Amino acid sequence: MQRATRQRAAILELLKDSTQFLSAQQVHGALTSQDHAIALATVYRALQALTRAGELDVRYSGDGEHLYRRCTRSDPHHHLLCRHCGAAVDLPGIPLEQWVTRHAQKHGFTDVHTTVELDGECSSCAPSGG
Amino acid sequence: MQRATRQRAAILELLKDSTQFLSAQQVHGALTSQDHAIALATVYRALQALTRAGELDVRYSGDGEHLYRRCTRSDPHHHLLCRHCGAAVDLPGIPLEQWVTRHAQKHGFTDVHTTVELDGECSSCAPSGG
DNA sequence: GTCGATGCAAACAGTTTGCAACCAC
DNA sequence: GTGGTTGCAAACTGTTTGCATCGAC
Repeated sequence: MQRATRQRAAILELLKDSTQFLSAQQVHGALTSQDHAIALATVYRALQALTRAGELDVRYSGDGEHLYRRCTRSDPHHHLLCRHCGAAVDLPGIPLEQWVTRHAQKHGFTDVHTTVELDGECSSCAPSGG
Repeated sequence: MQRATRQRAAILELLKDSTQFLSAQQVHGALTSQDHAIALATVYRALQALTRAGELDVRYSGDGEHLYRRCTRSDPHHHLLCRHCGAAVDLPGIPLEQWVTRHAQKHGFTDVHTTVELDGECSSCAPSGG
């Protein structure tokens, strides 16, 4: 079972206040600069544990790192992520089940899992007309 | 411009014959065991160049590596990938544009790019009833 | 007191890069 | 001959792991 240590509390606190997806290194950097001494390995281990426990959503950044975000929604949904600042908004789940099932059957695939990733430029990062 | 070297020809040949997504290391391993001497770095560089040239599709494996597949289709489409053997089939593009645009606008996002990844068990890998 | 969590540093895996030799054009 | 390509090995980045210590329950 998971223990409520100072380090994990700090990580959850940080993620609770963030709408962004953050990398393990970003989490570590943020905590360190907030005077929360924590080892990078601890961040990785905690992030893994929390992900396994369903507390966090993970995404692949596209350049080699994983991004984490607190997300307690249990219903299917997607994240629209700003590729500049990492800001994310929740979007309702796309009703793809029928479409996926139909095509999966056609090709003999079973137990199909669908991942939808959306990324764009948020209003703060978009060039405002120039 | 790209030069038609022996190494790139071998890589393209290998990928042409494969319906699977392969990692750089798998490509290297396959070529090496086929008596095609080639350096791992060359595989990485060629794979990058070919991807940039639009000759290959890339996918993230979920455990730290990128997977490549030859794919000359230019129309939007998706890949349904077997998580055991890596076999992949092309699926037509899901008409998400309107849905995405509508939600993106609502949240002030522009230039939104959609990635749909499907993975399941192909008929060869699925437990056939036991 | 027990056993999971932490910190440190070394180990790892995948990938990239510097540089000289090489070869397609 | 020129300039992109290759091979090698070393460097890098993100991540994991071994082990002794620490601390939550």
